Amino acid sequence: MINKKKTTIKDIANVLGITPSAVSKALNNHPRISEKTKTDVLQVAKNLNYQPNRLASALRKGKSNLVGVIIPRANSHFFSSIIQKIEDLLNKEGYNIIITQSNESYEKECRSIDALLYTQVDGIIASMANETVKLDYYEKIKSKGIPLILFDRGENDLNVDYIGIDDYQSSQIVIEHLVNQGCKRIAHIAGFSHTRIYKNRIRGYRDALKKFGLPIEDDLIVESNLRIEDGRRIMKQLLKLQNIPDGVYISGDYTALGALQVLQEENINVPNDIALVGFSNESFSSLVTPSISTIEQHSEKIGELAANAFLHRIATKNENVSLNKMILQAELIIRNSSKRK
Amino acid sequence: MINKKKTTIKDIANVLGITPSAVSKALNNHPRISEKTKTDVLQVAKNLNYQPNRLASALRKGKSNLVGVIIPRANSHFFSSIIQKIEDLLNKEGYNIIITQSNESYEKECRSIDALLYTQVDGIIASMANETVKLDYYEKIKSKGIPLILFDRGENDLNVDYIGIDDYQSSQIVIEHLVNQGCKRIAHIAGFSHTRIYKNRIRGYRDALKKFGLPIEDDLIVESNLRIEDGRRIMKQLLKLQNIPDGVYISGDYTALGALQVLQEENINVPNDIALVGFSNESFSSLVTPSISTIEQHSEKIGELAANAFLHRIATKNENVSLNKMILQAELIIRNSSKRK
DNA sequence: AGTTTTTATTCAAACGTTTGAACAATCATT
DNA sequence: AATGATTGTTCAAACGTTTGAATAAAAACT
Repeated sequence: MINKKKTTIKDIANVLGITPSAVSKALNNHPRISEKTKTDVLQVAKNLNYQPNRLASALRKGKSNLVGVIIPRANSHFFSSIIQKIEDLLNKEGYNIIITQSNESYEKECRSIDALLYTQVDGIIASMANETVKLDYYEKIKSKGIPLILFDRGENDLNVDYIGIDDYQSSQIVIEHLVNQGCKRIAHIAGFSHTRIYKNRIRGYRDALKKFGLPIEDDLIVESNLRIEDGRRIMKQLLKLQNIPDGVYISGDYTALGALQVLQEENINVPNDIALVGFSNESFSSLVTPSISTIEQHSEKIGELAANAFLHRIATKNENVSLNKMILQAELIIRNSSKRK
Repeated sequence: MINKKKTTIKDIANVLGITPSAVSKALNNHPRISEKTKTDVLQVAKNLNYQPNRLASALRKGKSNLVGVIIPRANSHFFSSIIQKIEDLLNKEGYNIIITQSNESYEKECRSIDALLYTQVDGIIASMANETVKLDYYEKIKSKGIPLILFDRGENDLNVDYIGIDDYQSSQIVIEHLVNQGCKRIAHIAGFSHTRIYKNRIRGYRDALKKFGLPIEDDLIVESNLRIEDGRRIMKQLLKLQNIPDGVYISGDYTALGALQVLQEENINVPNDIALVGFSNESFSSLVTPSISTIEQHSEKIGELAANAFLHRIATKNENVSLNKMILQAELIIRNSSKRK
């Protein structure tokens, strides 16, 4: 039952008594090919169960129809729904996507980039690892003339298309909300400030505190890797302060979960003693008790914009179109961890 | 700065005054090429920043060095750590992997398979969507002679390599544990029984109940899609029974989370009134309150075995090696949701 | 009827690599 | 010194498609 030899355009050509190039043109809907030939070719192609050899076409055209996507990790609602959207849109345009996870490791990210370049992807859509500070590998992508689109974790210095949310403003919204709930002393469990988005969130947090006349203290801002353990560790640390906070803004829901757990272990009432707001709207955030207030980043929209940015780059390859920084407004979802009655 | 033309083996050949085929053989470490030529070629390749054209080589060799991986969704600790491991191992062997998410949809799965076949992957590693009952698309993979490895969600009828855990036995362990905690009436929120793994879990559940002389009632077994909402809905339904259960075994941690939330809303003590055990050891399971007892499926090991199964298939392409069903023992992690003091 | 234009197809080269066969040169064996 | 084996390289074809130029045939215009 297994067909040893695959059918090629040559086989189709033989059946119809025309040349392979005519078949190729017919399949590609070339204007100079007669309607009759086109329908004939399509018919025969179907009969012989013809599957085009993507590799041959890719080689000839110098285009692989593959797009690389680099994310820090797939195990997150935010990233998984972004790649889902990207895959969806790019598949429609005939692209396949190669997803790689950096696991927040710079080293792994570099290896991924090399692998993608070797695979001759037509473009790379990426969100940088937390660890990444050196941009040499990203420069490498650019220097090869391969379209590069960054989302969420990007770098201004790279001068490429970027899609993300307004982190600065998100912090402002969070702080305003906490202030409205009566918080007077707000801590921030932050990501590392060398990453642009976390830096902006910290800036937004500081400026908002200033605006509301609240104390800005170094003890109240702790940077970390934002893993669950970090949330636990830092929350414990905050509780040891002589003057503990009554509100905590946390740059990630996993981290917020860790913090929440510590508070529960210590029998501290959330939100009344300490109110919490997280970030990212993970799938569990609405489901734990108390449910976690958080920032929804509109991941699908980000995915959509990233995919379109890539397609646009490809379509206008050497037209030198100006680059796009697309900044979305994020949305605060108020849940029980910060809603004082 | 951008090098317009890429260097090819021809360029290297010109520099050294030898033929491209000699260069090719040198690069592939052909035994008949002299050591001197090999080192020369490597040197020049480095100088010219030579990057092999994977497409050309793939076309000639009829091998893309791409492997497709199909998972129901990336947003799960189980699947994301499996693909991480697969990627890791296969990258080392020079393969890149294309990940696609079926989102538990049969239709999406079919499209993914078509896309992967079109991309001419060298093999497919897949875990089937819950929805999938027709195996025609998987048969298509087989009929093309492309190695197919299934994990977790597999089908015996397909007769391909399979890696999974012993679902039947996992259920037994769970029930035994719940019985030890004093449960006398144990419900099961199950996946759809048309999927082999869920069928086996149901069978294990039933047989274990029988073994311990506990009641087996249709009302106590509810099949679902295992989403969070399903957990909520079904738990509410179970609480409406005239005779409510005192233990619930749930085939997924997300679902268990939904169920847990309902119990807390109803002020039912977990584990003392109702003990819960989930499945999959999601990242949040240890972190909610009470922490959820669950089955750890050794996802990394599964990923490792799947990758190796693929490599083994490739290595022994036409040797007709017998197929491997690899069944791992799962491990029960006892946490507070089922630990009565 | 002759010339130009249009239409449909073929020709031939190209994309960059791989690979078995062929060849020449060197070395070993008698 | 003649023969055979070994070594290092070249030759040429192949993988399956695409594409611009060339050609042939048909149609349209003088």
